[in-house]
Amino acid sequence: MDETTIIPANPKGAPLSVDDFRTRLAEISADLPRRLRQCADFVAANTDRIAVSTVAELAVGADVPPSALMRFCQIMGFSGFSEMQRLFREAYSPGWPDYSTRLKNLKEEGAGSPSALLAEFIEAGRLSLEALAKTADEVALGRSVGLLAAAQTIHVIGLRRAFPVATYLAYVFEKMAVPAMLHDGVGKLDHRFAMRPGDALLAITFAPYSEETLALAQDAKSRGLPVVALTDRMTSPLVRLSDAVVTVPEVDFGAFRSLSATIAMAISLAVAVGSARG
Amino acid sequence: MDETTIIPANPKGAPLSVDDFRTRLAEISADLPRRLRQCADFVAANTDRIAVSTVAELAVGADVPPSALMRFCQIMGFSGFSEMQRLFREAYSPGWPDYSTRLKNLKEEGAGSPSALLAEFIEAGRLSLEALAKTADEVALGRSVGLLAAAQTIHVIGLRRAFPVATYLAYVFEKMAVPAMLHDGVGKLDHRFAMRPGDALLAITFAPYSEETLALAQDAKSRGLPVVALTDRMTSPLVRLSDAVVTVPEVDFGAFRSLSATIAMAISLAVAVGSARG
DNA sequence: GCATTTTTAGAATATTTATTCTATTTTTCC
DNA sequence: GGAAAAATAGAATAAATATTCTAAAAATGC
Repeated sequence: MDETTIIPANPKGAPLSVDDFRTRLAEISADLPRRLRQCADFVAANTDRIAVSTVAELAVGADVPPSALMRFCQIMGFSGFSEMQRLFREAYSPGWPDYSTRLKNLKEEGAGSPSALLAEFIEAGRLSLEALAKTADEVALGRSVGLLAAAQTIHVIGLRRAFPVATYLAYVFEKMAVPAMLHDGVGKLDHRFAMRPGDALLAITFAPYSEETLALAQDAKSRGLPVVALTDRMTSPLVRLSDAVVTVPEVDFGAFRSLSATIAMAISLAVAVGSARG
Repeated sequence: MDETTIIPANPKGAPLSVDDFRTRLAEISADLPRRLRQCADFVAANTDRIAVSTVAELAVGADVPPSALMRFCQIMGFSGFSEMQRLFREAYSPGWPDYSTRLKNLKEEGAGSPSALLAEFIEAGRLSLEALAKTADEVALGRSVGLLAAAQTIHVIGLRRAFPVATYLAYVFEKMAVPAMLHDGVGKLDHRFAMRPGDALLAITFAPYSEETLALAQDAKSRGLPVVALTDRMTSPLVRLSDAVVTVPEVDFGAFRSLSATIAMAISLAVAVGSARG
């Protein structure tokens, strides 16, 4: 290498800044044996704790013996933990800007900038979650869980903007070994006849309500299957087709839902159903 | 003194919070002998350094011998320096709740009522959003938007737990008339050849990272297409395949992500790209 | 399936760091 | 100004903490 290189590529030297540290971490963590990988992952997720923790504490957090953490420090290029910690102690500036200050900073990037948008969506999500906490109807939620837990197969439908929620539910059900079927409309195939007596339908739709979802709910109802609705308000056309209705208040920003509250509700429903089933 | 006083009524007990600490400091520092006053002054002006400094370092800063600082700690009501430091270390790292054990407890106690679960998921979502606000990397976000806005077609991939995010992105891109293609793996069809020069890939994956997503990213990279990563940490294997990386801190509750922060980030990215395009 | 190399755990050790103690100095108050 | 009390410095010690080392376990290559 050309020795006139002013800033040394620092191939094996210790990282000199937190940024440097992150880069190095990303570089090496591609192929790492098990314990060292645990260290890397934990450190990546808890970088801020390094400055105020001992080797032993971090080791417990990463679920490795202290000596593994020492080896990790060394392959990161430090002589040991103390040297690594010094980097973070010097860079330590406590009290990240608190949540609201930070949001203001993000917004000040200028209207329409990615950061400003992010701030808006974060705020929308948080408002939605707070509203949900205040308005959640425990009785309706309990009844919904009961209906779904008693079903043989749970059919899930949610299209367009509700589709992400439906796919997440399908994922969670699968992880919990709950028999569930996602009606996704692929190939315009209509799997309504997959719904058998003893099954239940979980239908998700928000204004403007999706025709296909309403149609499937109608079908389930007319065949006497229990229908659980996850929708935006009690005036939703889904309500009169359903045996239990869970509503979720969601703050829209522009044309788009934050989905935070909806997903929190969906996941609670799914996990509750999963544990009710054993 | 009455020898029956077992616990000294704690009228001068240790401060229990940083606020408490400041109050106590203000109270006592009125009349203090010279060295202790130096300690008080220095500590008042450098409260934030307590968490990451040793007695010796602070003593040098306050220009007193270490033993003076020890006396100061005791005057403040602590048993010693370590106890005082603990207050500041704990106050700094608020420590995310350990949701996986909490969920296990909920299940084991059978007390996993749906509304209790909902409360937990709402909390997890809120924490995630706040963490996102605090840690969001505006530069990386800006770069990602730039890359995607310059692309002809945007290819989106995200499977399993990331699939809801991918589908939501596809929805938003469609609404904004941005040419985008969702690689959903339906029918095990691999649409890698749909990626043409001038296109870009937006890849989403969280631990445990999805093989297919990494493979597609690798493919895009080797063909020289820009890759934007939306992932959980800088140690993700996606990082070394990508030209821009956006990380999202998400509180996991048991095996499940709240997704609030991830979706907020995704939607911001999509809307920013949409408006950058016109 | 065996030999070689890498990785690991945990005990042993070295180092740093906190804390206490005592002789000395400074302050207080009569 | 001198006796009593309080405060101080610095050395001595105790405790916590980091670091190294070795035998054992995995992983790798042939």
